[in-house]
Amino acid sequence: MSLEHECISLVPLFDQLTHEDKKTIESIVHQHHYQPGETIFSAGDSLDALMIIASGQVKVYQLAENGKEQLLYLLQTGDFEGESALFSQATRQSFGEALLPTAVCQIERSDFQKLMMQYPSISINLLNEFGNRLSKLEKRTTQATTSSIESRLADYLVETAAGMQVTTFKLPLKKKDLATYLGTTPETISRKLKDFEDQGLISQGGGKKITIEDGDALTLIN
Amino acid sequence: MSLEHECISLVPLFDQLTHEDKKTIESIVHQHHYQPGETIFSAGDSLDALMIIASGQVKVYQLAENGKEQLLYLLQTGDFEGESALFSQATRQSFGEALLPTAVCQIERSDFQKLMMQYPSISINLLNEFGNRLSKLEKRTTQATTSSIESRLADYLVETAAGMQVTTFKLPLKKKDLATYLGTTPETISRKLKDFEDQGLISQGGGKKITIEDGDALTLIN
DNA sequence: CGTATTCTTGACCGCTCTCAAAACCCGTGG
DNA sequence: CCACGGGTTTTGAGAGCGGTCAAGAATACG
Repeated sequence: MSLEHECISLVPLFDQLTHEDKKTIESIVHQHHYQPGETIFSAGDSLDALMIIASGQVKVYQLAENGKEQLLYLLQTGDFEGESALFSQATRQSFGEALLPTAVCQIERSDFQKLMMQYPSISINLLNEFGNRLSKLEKRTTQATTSSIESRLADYLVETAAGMQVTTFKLPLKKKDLATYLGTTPETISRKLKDFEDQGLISQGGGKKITIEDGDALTLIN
Repeated sequence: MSLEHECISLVPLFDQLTHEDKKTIESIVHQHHYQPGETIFSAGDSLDALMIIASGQVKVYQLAENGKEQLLYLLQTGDFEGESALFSQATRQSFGEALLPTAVCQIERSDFQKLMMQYPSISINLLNEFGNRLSKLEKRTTQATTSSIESRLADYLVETAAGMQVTTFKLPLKKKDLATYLGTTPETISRKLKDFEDQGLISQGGGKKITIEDGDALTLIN
């Protein structure tokens, strides 16, 4: 099974299509590979392709005027990125950087637009995905402006654990990156994690390992 | 010309359709009217219709666990709202409240989905709109977590003025609502506006009137 | 013109950032 | 297997931004 094929079956975007149709799409996919630390795209780049992560991990971030970094998304295998839209702004607002060895499948803008006109189900799947992202981002914005760092961190820990369906896990990010994700600094994260540990809400093992000891209490933190 | 007709021509969503098609759509639109202060929808409501603002003004906000309000969007005539998606979450996360006498056109979920399957251009227009919202929200989140209140307020003033293409304007929101939009408090807004005035960047007239005196300097505030 | 809401101003306090230095982790090569 | 070195994380001390609470001023509106 080719990796191009992988891409198409990885994302739910093309779920409704027949095997036949998927094969057609596979033929218009291009692949690229990136090393950790490598930049995949930058703000100002023209936006001319939909990108699907076939394997690896990509951090998507923006830079504020003051140079501060804001981590927007952490893309995993099967996630895709076409900036906010393949349609509106022709130029990117964000940066993408590989955190692991990463393979990316691309579909050209014009090819993808043709696909959408031909298979309305793709648009609807895409709308679904955008809707979800919008909801999540709305929640994040609300949290960022109304809750304390403590509360945001607690929420992140609980959600991350829940997403992996475990209570012990390794933070998928460096503290620096996690800090920009939550809108704080590595120092504050260290301190808050220690607080949580002192209160018996979590325990920390060496090397970014964290065990949730009392998820309910974490959720209640304000 | 009926108000139902107004709705359809108000939004760019249906631009590509023929006059014939638009008339068909008009027949499936329902209208509702709301008074200032009236709640149009609440978190927890099931999401079963696309809403188009025919006239008036609606504030869309979320409540954080600690009860704090976060203003997400201010919908004007021609804007629409179907939560983040008419597809994914079946239940609303946010509240909508009329700020002025407001008329709203609604299209039922199932009707709208049929329309989308029939006219792919609608989906594409919708994707465009979602993409724009996503971009704006990403920028807001970045600003919320990386910039000072001062900088966010300055940015808001400049953008609001630019949007109206004037240098003198009336704030479209109460300070309390503007505060929740920017993630701060009315007191802080008062103080910062006074600072700006002392520095000669703006001047304030009675009753929420503001004149931008030095937009460039405002933009440079960090 | 009176009342209710909104806005302003002041004093105070706490959270989180900054800067700096020490401790730790981990891959590398001796 | 252990010592080294770079990056990352932790810890500490200090400062400032912005929040809270409370009272007074201004505005809106019937």
